[in-house]
Amino acid sequence: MQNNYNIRLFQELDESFLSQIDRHAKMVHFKKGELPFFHDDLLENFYFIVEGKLKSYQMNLQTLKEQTFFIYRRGDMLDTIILLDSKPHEVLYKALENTHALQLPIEKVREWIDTDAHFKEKFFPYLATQMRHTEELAADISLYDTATRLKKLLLENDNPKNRFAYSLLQNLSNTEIANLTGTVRHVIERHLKELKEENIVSTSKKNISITDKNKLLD
Amino acid sequence: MQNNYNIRLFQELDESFLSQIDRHAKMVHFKKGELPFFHDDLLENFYFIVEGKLKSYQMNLQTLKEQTFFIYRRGDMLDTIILLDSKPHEVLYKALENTHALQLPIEKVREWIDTDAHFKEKFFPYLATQMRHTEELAADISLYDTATRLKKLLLENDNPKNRFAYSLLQNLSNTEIANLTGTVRHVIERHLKELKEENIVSTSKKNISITDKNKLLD
DNA sequence: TATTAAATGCAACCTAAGTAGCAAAACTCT
DNA sequence: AGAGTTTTGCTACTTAGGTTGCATTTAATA
Repeated sequence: MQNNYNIRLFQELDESFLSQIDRHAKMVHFKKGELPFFHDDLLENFYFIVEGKLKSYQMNLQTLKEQTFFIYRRGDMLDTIILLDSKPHEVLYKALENTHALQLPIEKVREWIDTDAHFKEKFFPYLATQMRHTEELAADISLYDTATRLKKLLLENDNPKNRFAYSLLQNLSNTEIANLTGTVRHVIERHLKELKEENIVSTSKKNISITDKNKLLD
Repeated sequence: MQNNYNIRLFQELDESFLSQIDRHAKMVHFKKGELPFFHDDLLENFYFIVEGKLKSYQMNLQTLKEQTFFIYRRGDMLDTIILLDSKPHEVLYKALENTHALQLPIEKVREWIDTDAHFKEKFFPYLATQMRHTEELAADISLYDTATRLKKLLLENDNPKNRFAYSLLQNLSNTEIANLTGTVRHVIERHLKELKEENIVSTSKKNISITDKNKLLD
């Protein structure tokens, strides 16, 4: 009986697939704060996150402002863009917590997409999820103010149907919330302060809980 | 001899594929300003743009501000997200010029991805291009000011290697340039005025030409 | 538990970039 | 050619949100 690593995608795949994983995958560990991928590693290897948090982001070198694109958790995979076109991807990765991941030769994964109908069936919608998320990120930053974006994030953090955002904020600093939201720490704190004063949310050690969901929905 | 519609993707595919297109595709036309897709059309049909310009965008209903995601031109395809996960895509489309497109049953295209290695070989990198573009859009809006974003766009508009942006601005109004850039018309005009005063660009009837590329590169 | 590092909180300031309104110019369509 | 629409241009005003700086609290690590 193979280990399916508690990843939903793997649970739905058959035994022969899981034995392939066991044969080709290698479990790797990243410490909190680490930049996990060096050189052209991502051109060669593909990763399934098993535990922990990893973010992809970009930085403005003048202002040092960061924008987080994704926070990868159990079941997430990267780098899907490189998987599709084999070209370098100008993005930075950092471990937000101690993280375990399955490392696989990216060519093997490309093979699976070609040959394994079950894997393909799971992989394509996952790709679409990533595309939808990035598009929504761009739209949110462009069209809504920081207060609205924060409120949306808080609501989605409470929404079990949102694969990406659900339960995401636990253990994130205000700085990381700002990076996710497309703003800076001070602005997030300003808004959180207001929300607390209106008794809409309450915070305790890197955790925000909604106390009045109706008010938050405006 | 089948018609390959002058689309590079099609030119590289073989005869039997082109005859499939002829069998299943229908040429459709959209007038400038038209909202081309009704109801759940995009859940059923997939489109290859043959001529003209079509944009996908989202709108803030309070402020009426728009954010353009893509401007689709010859060779572009949509809706790739729906193609992958068959779910509705909350995005608006509008024809920026009179546009011709090949309409195909989306299931046929899904079939091709499964069965036609040549098509797949072209389609995956194209998907990656879209993902890279959206990611860059989000990063740009978040990390750079409007002047920088406009300058970047002007430079890429002159860069033949940039599939998406090359020669994109010809015949676009300042309003559309603003929608692309993630800002509003007035701001674009303010910056264009400055660039003209510094003799970096010159404009004439919906066309911007760079007169001093070095200055534009900062 | 002592020392350092990370995260939070608060006050004051400043500027980029939105908003509003109007008039001239250019293009579109009959 | 003329009416109407779209696009461009300019001035003035307002504010969200980014910047700086420091002090306090909390967490991490030896």
